[in-house]
Amino acid sequence: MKNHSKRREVVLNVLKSTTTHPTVNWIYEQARLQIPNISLGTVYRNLAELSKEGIISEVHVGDGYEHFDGNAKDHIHFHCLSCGKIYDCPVQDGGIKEYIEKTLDCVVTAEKRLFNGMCHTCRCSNKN
Amino acid sequence: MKNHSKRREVVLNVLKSTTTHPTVNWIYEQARLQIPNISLGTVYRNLAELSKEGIISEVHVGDGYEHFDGNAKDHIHFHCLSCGKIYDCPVQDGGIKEYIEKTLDCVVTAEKRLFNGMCHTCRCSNKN
DNA sequence: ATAAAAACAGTAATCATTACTGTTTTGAGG
DNA sequence: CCTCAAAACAGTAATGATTACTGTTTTTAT
Repeated sequence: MKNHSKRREVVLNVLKSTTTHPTVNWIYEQARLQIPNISLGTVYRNLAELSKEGIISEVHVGDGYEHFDGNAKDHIHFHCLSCGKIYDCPVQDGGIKEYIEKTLDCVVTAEKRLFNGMCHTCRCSNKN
Repeated sequence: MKNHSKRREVVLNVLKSTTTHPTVNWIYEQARLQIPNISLGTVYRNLAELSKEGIISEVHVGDGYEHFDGNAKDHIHFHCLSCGKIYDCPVQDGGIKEYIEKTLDCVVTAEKRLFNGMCHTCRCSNKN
């Protein structure tokens, strides 16, 4: 594990301290409680680096903000279209929708499922 | 089905004519081939309305652009992190990752799965 | 101790998206 | 075919999340 600067540790700890999948701005405000003059750019940069290192992950729900998750392991999210909150979902293999509705006591109206990786064309033309 | 204006039909047809999950700007450029003075705001507005009506859907992959899909039915996408292309995935119930890798001849490195709906709190406090 | 590299604060710039304004089109009811 | 209100529109301005830049401070390796 790479060395982390003081600020990077604070950013990471702020993110790990919550399960709310916060925005950059929320993380910035929380970090300022510990380092009052930390700059927004520093928060952006460290979040990008932590994400690139695979220590944290990004969550995109289409509300115009990037959200972050201290848990980098692939897992399932539920996004409330009314209040905007993002919840972690319990793991379950079959009948996931019904299980989420029962466990979170919510109503599921749609599902977005996205796989990331490298496509055929890029595999053949790149060395990446 | 609601009446659609001329411009809304063009926007919808442009989107339906491709499987590339285009951005607003791409749709705008294509629409201009048919209606040279169509304005970008009109494209935005009509895409938003078509989406609200459930005729098209939005795809969020976290590349800084909103992407659109002429197919509003929930289905699975593959996003190449190298070239940015978005592919539709074949439907398969078990071993989806392996099936996508075989069918698209790609490498899958992560999965984002997101359920939308209304959470417990909002169900209890809203009439929506 | 020292020099090169990395991280940083503070600020300016970018640019996808949204909002606004005045005009044109549409459509229901005479 | 008129009339008038509502909807859609073109063109432009504003917004705001994110990124880039600049000069300074901190870290790290030697």
